[in-house]
Amino acid sequence: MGKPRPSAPTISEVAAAAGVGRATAARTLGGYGYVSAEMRDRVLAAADELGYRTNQLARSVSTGVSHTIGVVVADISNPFFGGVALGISEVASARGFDALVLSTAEHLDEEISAVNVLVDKRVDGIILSSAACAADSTAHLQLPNEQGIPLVLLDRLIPGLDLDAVVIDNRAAARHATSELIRAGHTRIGFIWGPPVAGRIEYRRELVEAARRNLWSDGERLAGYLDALDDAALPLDLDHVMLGEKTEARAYEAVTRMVALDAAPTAFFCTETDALTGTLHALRDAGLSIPQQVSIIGFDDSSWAAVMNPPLTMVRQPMLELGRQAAELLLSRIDAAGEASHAVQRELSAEFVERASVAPAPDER
Amino acid sequence: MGKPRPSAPTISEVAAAAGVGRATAARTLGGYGYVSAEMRDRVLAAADELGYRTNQLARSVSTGVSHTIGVVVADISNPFFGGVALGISEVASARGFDALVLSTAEHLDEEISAVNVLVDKRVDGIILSSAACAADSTAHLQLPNEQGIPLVLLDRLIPGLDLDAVVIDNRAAARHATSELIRAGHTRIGFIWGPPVAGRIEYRRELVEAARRNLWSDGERLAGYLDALDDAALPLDLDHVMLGEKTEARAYEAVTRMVALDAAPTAFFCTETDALTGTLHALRDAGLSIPQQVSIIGFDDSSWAAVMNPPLTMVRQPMLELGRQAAELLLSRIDAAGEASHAVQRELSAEFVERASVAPAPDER
DNA sequence: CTGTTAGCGCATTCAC
DNA sequence: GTGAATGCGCTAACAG
Repeated sequence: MGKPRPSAPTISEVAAAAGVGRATAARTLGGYGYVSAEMRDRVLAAADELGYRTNQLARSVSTGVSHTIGVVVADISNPFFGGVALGISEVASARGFDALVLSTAEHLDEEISAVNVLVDKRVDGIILSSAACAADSTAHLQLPNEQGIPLVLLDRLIPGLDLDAVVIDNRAAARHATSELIRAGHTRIGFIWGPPVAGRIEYRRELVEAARRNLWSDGERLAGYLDALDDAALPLDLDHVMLGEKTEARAYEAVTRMVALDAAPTAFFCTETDALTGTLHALRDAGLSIPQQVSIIGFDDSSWAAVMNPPLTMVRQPMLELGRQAAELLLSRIDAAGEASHAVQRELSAEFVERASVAPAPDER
Repeated sequence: MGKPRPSAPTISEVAAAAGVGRATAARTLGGYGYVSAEMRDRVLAAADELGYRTNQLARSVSTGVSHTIGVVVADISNPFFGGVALGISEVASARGFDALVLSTAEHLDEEISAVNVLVDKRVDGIILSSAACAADSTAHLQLPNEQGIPLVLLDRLIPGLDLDAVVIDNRAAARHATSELIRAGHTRIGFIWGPPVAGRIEYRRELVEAARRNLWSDGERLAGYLDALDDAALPLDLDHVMLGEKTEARAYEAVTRMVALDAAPTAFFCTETDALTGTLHALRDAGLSIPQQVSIIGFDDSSWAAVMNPPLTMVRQPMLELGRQAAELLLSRIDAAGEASHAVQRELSAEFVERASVAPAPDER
C-alpha cells in the first residue's frame, strides 16, 4: 500500500477524538441518519480540529455513485467544444457533478480508450461527441449502457444507433444559409469543407456517399447545401465543392482553384471557422473584394466576425445551450437510474446572423 | 447500499469462474506480482468471458493514487484556457492521467469550492489559474499541499506565495508591444482593459495600486505598458487607460470616449480579445481607419487576426506550451511524492507577431 | 438516537 | 507461485 500522503484524518480518527462511535461520526459527517445536536457538535468540532475531509473516492466505491460525468470531445481547444463544455459544467456543477474531460483529436481509437477509462473510473454518465460514423465501429458506444452508465451523444448522431442525443439542425441551417445566397442571385456557390476524400469525384451520388462515411454534422451541412440547390433547381457543380483534408491550408488551395475557374463561384458557404479563414485568405490573395465581387457566409459565429470588413454574415450555433441540454438530459437519465425508456433526440436550431458579407451576385462576366 | 448497476463483475467472481484464488486473479488483472503463465491465461479468459473491468475507484482508495489531476480555470470556453487545457491533457493522458476541469467564472468562492472538491476527490495534483491576487484570501491554495497534493499555478502568480507556477512574461510582452508603437512614432497610446476600478483615478500611483489588487497577468501588462512609456520618457495620460468592468461593451465605450479627446490616442494596445473587438468596433463607428489614422496591437493571436483588413499585429501566447509545461511540472511533483524542494517558477515568453496594423503616427492634428 | 458489524472492490502481506 | 486473511475509508443494516 503506497500511502505517502501526510495522513489525512479518517472518520475513525474523528470519532475517537470526539469520543463517539464511528457510525455516529460517519452519520454527522456524511449528513445522513439521525444524530443528536450535541453529539453532532462534538463530532464537528473534532472534525475541523483535525482538518477532516471526506474521502469521496471511498464514499463512491461504497455508494456506487461518483458524482462525476465524463465528457469526450474532439478538441477542447476548439471554441465550439469549449462553449459546449462550459454549458455542461454549468448545469452539472449546479447539481454537484464535476466533469472529466477528454480530447480525442477525432481519432476513433482514442475515443474508444476514453470511453473505457471513463467506465473504469465509474463516472455516473457520459456525454460524447463521436468521430464514428458508420454503425460499425461503434461497439464502444454500447459499453456504457451495458454497465448501466447513461450515455448521450453530442452534436453528432450515429445513424444506425438508437441513443440519446442532442444536436444542432445542421441541415436546415446549411439549407437556409445557402438559400440566402441563392436569393441574392447567386447560382454558383462554393461549398468549403467537404468530405475528406482522396481522389476525384464524378457523380453527386459519390459525393453524398462520401459525406455519409464521415462526421454526421459535416454530412448534414453538405446535404443542406444540396437541398437548397435542389429547391432552386440549380445544378450541382462538383468543382465547387471542396474535397480533401480539412485544414485551413487546404481550404485556401481549394478556393484559390475555384476562383480561377471559368465558371467561378460568386459566393462561398464555409462550414467551419478554419474553412472560413482559409477562404478569406484566398479571396484576398486573389484580389477579390467582399461582398462586391464575392459573397460569403460562415459557420460558428465569433465576436471577430462582427468586426471584419465587412462584418460577416454567419450561422451561429447555440453551443452553451447544446451543452446545457445534453447535461440536463444526462442528469435526468442518471436520476431515472436504469428505468428503461426509449432514446430521446433533441435538435436545437442554429441562428442565422445577417450582417454585410452577402450582396447581389455581380453581373456575369 | 444503492447499487443499481446491472452487476459489473468483480475480481472475486472472475477468480471463482477461473477456479483460482482471489489474490491470483487480482495479481494478473492488476498486473503485479508473480503468476504462472497458465494461471494467467485461465484468469484472463474468465475475465473477458464475464466482461470484467477494473474498478479504478476501488483501486484508488486502496492505493491512494487516482491518476486524475484537477484543472481549475476561469472559463473553459475562453480559447486561451481551451488551448491550455488541451496542452495539459496531451501530456497528462500520455502518462495515464485524466483531467477533471472546473470553471470558476473568475469568482473566488467558486475557486475555493473547486479546490475543495478536487481535494476530496483525491486528485493526484492540481493546476490552477487563480483569481486571487492579494496574499490574503489564499488559504485555499495551501490546502492541497497540506494534504500532500501538489499544486501548480497557471498563468497567474500570487505575489506573496511561494508556489510552483508556469506563466507568460506578460510584462515584457506588453513592454515590447507598446515600444513598437512608440518606435512607429506614437506618443499617445490607449491602453484597453485596465484594472476594473469604479471611480476615477488621479495619480499613477493609484493606478498601479489598483492593478496590483487584481489579476496578476493584467497588472503585469499594465506595468509593461508603463515601462515602455518610461523607457521613452513619455508622460502617462490617465485618460488613455481604460478603467472599469472588463467587457467588450465597456471597451467600446472607453475607446469611443478616448478618440473624442483633444489629445486622442493615435494607437491602441488591447490586452485581450474582447478588448480588441470592442476597440475595433469603436474605431469603425468613429470612422477611423487602421492603420492610416490609428495603429493597433492586440493580445491573444487567433486565426481571425490574420484575415482582418488590415491583418492585425498581435502578441501571441504559447497556450499549448503553457499547459504542457504546467502538466510536466505537476507530474514531476507527483513522481517526487512529497520530497521537499523549493518552488519552481517557469516563465514562457510570448511571441510578437508583426502584421499590418501598425503604421507611423499621423501628423499632429 | 447510538454503537457494533458487515460489506464495497481491490491491494498486499504472509504463511503454505 | 498461490491463496487465505487483513486493510483502505466509507456506507449501511441491525440490534440495543
